[in-house]
Amino acid sequence: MKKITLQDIASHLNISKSTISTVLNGHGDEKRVSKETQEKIIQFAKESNYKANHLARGLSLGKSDMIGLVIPNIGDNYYARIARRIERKARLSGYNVVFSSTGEKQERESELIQSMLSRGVDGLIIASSQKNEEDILKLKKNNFPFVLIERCYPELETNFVGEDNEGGVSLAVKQLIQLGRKRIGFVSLKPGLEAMRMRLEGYQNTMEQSGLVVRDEFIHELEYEYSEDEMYEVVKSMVQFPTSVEGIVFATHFLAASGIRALKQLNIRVPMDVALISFGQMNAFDLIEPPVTAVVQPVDELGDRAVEMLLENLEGKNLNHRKIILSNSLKIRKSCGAI
Amino acid sequence: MKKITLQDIASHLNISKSTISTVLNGHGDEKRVSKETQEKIIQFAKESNYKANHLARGLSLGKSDMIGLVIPNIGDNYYARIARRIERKARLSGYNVVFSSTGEKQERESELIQSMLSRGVDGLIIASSQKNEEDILKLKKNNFPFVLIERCYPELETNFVGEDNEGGVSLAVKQLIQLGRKRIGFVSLKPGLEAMRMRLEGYQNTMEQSGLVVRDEFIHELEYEYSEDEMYEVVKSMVQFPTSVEGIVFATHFLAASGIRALKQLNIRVPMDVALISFGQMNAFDLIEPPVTAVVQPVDELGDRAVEMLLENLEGKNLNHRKIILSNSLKIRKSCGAI
DNA sequence: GATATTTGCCAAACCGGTTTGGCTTTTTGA
DNA sequence: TCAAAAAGCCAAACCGGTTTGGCAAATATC
Repeated sequence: MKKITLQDIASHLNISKSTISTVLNGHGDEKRVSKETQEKIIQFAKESNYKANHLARGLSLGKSDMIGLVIPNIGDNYYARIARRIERKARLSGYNVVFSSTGEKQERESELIQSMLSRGVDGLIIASSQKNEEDILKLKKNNFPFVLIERCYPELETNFVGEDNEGGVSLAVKQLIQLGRKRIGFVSLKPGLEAMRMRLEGYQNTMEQSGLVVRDEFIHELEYEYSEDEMYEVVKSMVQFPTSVEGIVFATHFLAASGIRALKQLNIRVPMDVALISFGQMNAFDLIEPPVTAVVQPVDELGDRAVEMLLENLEGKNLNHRKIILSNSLKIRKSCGAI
Repeated sequence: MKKITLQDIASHLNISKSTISTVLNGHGDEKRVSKETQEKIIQFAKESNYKANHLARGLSLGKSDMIGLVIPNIGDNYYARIARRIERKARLSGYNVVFSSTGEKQERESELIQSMLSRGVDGLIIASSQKNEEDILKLKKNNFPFVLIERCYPELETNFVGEDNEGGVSLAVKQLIQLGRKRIGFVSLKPGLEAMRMRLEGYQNTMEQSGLVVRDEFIHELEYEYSEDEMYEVVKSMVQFPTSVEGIVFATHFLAASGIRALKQLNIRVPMDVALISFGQMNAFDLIEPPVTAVVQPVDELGDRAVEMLLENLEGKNLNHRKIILSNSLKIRKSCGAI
C-alpha cells in the first residue's frame, strides 16, 4: 500500500516539507504562509488523498491517538456493550481503540498493559482482574492516564467509573421482600472481585435492615469457571428443606441463566415456589417463562463516562482522581412474583 | 510515562545504539557481536525493563503489528464472539487488534478503513456493509492484506471466510418439513447483505426441492432498523388466514427474538400452531418456552480462520485469494416441533 | 614481517512526520 | 533614502527505532 508522504507533496509543489506540514496542521496563518501557498497545498493534498502516517506523527508528537481497552472478555455481552460505547465515543474524538481480553488472568492482564504501553497508547481503560495492583500502581505513579471501570482497587486512589453494586442488589432484595418473600438466597461468584463483594454486602445489609435472618445456607459462591452441575447442586440445596428459600438473587446474568436451567430441571415453579431476580441483563430475559426480573446495569453510560474521564485526563484537565458510581435500576418482570 | 530508550541503554553501557538494536533483535551472532557484549546488553535490557517503542519500530520497519477489525457492531453477540477469537489468535502471534463499528453505514466503513490504513495496520479483517465495493477494490488493487468475513462481494476475488448460509437455512427448512410442516414462512432483512440473499435462496430452493409452494406472503423482509411493531404486523399477517403458516424460519437471532415476542402477544402456541427456527444463537434460547431450535453458526472457527488467512498473507504465503465456507449445524430444541 | 581474513563494533542514513530558529525579501515608517 | 519591521518560507534537528556499509584491531596465512 504505497502511500503519499509529505515529502512527495513537497517535491511535487516545490515547497518545503515543513511548510506543508505547517499548513496541513492548520498553522498556516499563524506561521504567515501566504493564502495562495496554503490554497495550493491544501488543494493538492486533497486531490492526492494525502493522509498523514500516524506512526510517524505519533513518534514525533509522543502520542498515538489510540486508547487501550483491557477487559476480561469481549465475547461477554456486558463488556461487548461497554466496548461498543467506548469505541463510538473515542472515535468521535479522533481516537482509535485497541482491545484485549484478559480472561480474568492476572499475568495476561499485566502483559497486555505492558504491550499496550509499548504500543504507545495515550491512555487505558481497564476492567481489572483485581489481582494486579502492582501494574495499576505503577501506572498511577507514572501519572499515566487511565480509568478503571467496573472493578476498582479500594485502597488505590484512581479514576474509576462503576456501578452501585450494593444498591442494585438492594433493589432486588427489597423487591422480593416487598412481595412477601422472607427466605431469600444469594448466588454469587467466589470473591476476588470487588463488585462481587459489594453485591454480597448489598444482600446482607438489606436483609438485616429488613429484619430478616441471613442463614449461611442462603449464600453460595461458585468458582468463576463453575459447571452447570455445580449450579444444579447449589440450587437444589437451596430450594430443598430445610433451607427452603422462597427467592433467589443471582449476582450475574450468566449465573441467573444457569440457575434458571437448574430450577427447570428440578421442576421448581417460578415464581410460585421460588422467585428470582438476576443482577444484569441478558437479551432474551423477557422471553423466558416467566420473564426474568433483572437489575439493569448502566452499560452505555458507563462506557461514555469512562471515555469522557480519560479524555479529560489526556487533555490535562481534571487531573485529580475521581470516582463515579452510576446507579442501577430494576426491570420488573414476572419471575420476581410481581405483576 | 517516561520510557527507557535504546539510546539510554547505549549511553549507559557505552555501546552504540546500533549494536544494542542488533543484539536485542537476536541478530547478535550473525553480526558478530561478542558473547560478553551480548550478555551485557541483554542483561541490562532486562533489568531496566526495556520495551521497544512500537511506533518508532513500526515507522522504521513499515509495519505496526496491528490488525484492524471493521465490523458492523461490536455490541452484537455474534460479532463480539468473533472478535474475541480474532483478538485471541492475533495476540498469540504478536499482533494487537484495533476495532471499529460501522453501524452498517457505508460512509463510516469507508472512513474507518482509511483511518486504519493511515494508522498503519498491517492487515484488515472486515465484515463489510457490502455497499463499499470501492474501498475493497482499492485494497485489492494495492495488494493490501485483508480478509472479508461473513459478507463477501461475489464479483470480487478476495480472501473470504464465511458460513454456508444457504445450507444453514436448508437445514432449518428441512427440519420443519420433516416434521410435517408444509406452509413455511421466512422472515429476513431487506437484501443488501449477501448473507441475507443466500439465506433467502436457501429457503426458496429447499422449499422447491421439497415440492412445496412458496407463496409471496410466506416471505417478509424487514428494514435493518425495524420496530417491534413492524415485526408484530409481519408475524400477524403470516399466522392469520389465509397465509396461515405452520412454521417460520427467522434469518437472524434478533429477528427470531422479536418474532417470538410477537407470537407471544398474538397468543400463538409454539410449536403446536406455528413451529419456529432461528438462524443464529442467542444465549438464553434454551431457556425460552419452548426452547428455540437454532442454526448454530461457526463463530469460533470463523474468527480463527480469518486470522490464519490474514497472517499467511502478511507473511507472504498463500498470496492467491481463497474463500472458505464453514458449515452450520442445527441445534434442535422444542420450538421446531421435535422432541 | 607483510598481507589477508576475521572479529567486533559503530556512524550515519532512513522511516515520515513536527517544530524551532532563522534567513531572505518585501513593505513600512521617518 | 535608509533602517526597521513584517512577510514568507525553509533547513535542520528531533522522535526512537532498524539497517547498511565500513573502519580498526586482532588473528591467521605464507
